Amino acid sequence: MADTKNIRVRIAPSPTGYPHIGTIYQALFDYSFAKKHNGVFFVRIEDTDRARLVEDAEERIYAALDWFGLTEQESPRKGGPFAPYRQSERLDIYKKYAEELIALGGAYYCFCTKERLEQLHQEQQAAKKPTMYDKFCRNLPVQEAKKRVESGESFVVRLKVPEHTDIVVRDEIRGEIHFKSDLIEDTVLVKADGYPTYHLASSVVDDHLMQTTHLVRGEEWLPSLPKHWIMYDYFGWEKPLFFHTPILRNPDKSKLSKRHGHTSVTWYQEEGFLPKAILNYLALMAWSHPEEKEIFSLDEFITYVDLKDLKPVAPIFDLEKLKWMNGEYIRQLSLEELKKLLNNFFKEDEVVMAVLNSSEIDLIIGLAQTRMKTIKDFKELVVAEEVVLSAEEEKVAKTLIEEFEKISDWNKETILAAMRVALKTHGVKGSMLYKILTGREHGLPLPESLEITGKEVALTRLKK
RNA sequence: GGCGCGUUCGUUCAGUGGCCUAGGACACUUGGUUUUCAGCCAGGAUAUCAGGGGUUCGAAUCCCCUACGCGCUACCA
Repeated sequence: MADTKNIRVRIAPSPTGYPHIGTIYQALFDYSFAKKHNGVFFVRIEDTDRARLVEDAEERIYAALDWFGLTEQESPRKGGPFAPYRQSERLDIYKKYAEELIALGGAYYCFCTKERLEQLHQEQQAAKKPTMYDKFCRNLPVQEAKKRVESGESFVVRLKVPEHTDIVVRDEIRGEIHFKSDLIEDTVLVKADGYPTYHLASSVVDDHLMQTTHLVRGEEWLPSLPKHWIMYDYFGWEKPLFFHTPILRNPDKSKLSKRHGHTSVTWYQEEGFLPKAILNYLALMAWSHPEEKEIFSLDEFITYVDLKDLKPVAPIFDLEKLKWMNGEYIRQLSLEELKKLLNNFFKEDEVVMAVLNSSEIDLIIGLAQTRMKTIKDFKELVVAEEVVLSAEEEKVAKTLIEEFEKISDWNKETILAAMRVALKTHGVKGSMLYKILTGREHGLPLPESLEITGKEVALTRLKK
């Protein structure tokens, strides 16, 4: 590359809950883009919201990244040249830059109480005006403000948004976007508890200090881009390139959320999805393969990906298609790989483990492989369910017992022959035999699986 | 309410002024293989490219308006 500047991208998750599939979606593009250009993908933990902090959330984020194979190069757990990577450990840095920004005339101390702000918002709402801070403290003389700060008065620091002007920002996916500065609030940069907000800490100070070159984040940040833009200009810093990825949506078109969709990485793990399949599907949410291919590996994605090609259209996260894709990936697995996944997935499940430990497991897996969309599906394929048979089904079962008992050489051909007799004498469909023997109307091919299970097991099952 | 972004089959994506009487995938569906269900193979249906105005010899592709959807509008990220 002609550009000698090293590419650096990051995800900046908040440890406020379980890892979100949206974080992985961001990480996928970051990781792949960094990998492609021999750059660095790093993780910064955004734990400035002390109220919503969740104890083991950070660990879970790392575990999720590892599970997907999107392991970072720099982070709190790995260290790196720009440590610390945890925002709660960088408070003095933000304080310093907040003061610098005030000195630069880009921010100011504000002493307005929450009560006053609340009342202000109510009044604005009643008057059907935008609910924005009224800049009450904006023109307080700096010396006076400093005195009040030193005397211990509670304060926040606010951004001084230029007045009566157009702020033109650039998103690399959408192009130039214009905002009227008077409609942009003097947002809080430093909270009363001394912690910075996202706008100061992440988007500007840390991304500058950590030399982020390409900033990939969700579209929900687009409305605050002008605030970040202004700060870069106040500081005189070079801006990263901004890419706002389309937001993932629920089938009802709303933003993918816990309420309506499956947002937790844990859920996908518990349902038996393959990380590679999820990644492949996620890539398709904002990007398309030059040859319109839908199934491709992460390596292939890396060779083709370019952040510039990301699309601005918010897609609906279609679980059905993900399941189909997951099935495709399961079919691509070697026997050994699938076996390993099954053993790991069902290690707590004694019933399934008994099957997995049987001597004929390879054959069973072979039969099951094309019938699984998720690893979890294996269980209902191999574990029979209890059923109450109807009168007709009882009769068919009886014939089946008789025919099975006649068999001396128990193999799939003789079993099939016996099944055919039962089918023919009662004029019923094959699915009934599946119901009688497995409790479900369909499943693994009966002759093959019964051969594996053995005559005794088949008969005990029938006689119950 | 204000601001911003978006709008091609049910869903997703291709398409960047003529190759589009709009193509692929999921889902749906017909047939074949067959002991069920899958899988696999071969077919099928579904889009006046949100609507309306322009620009142009020519527009899904460029411009404007409207409608609709979503996002943001916190001392959360």
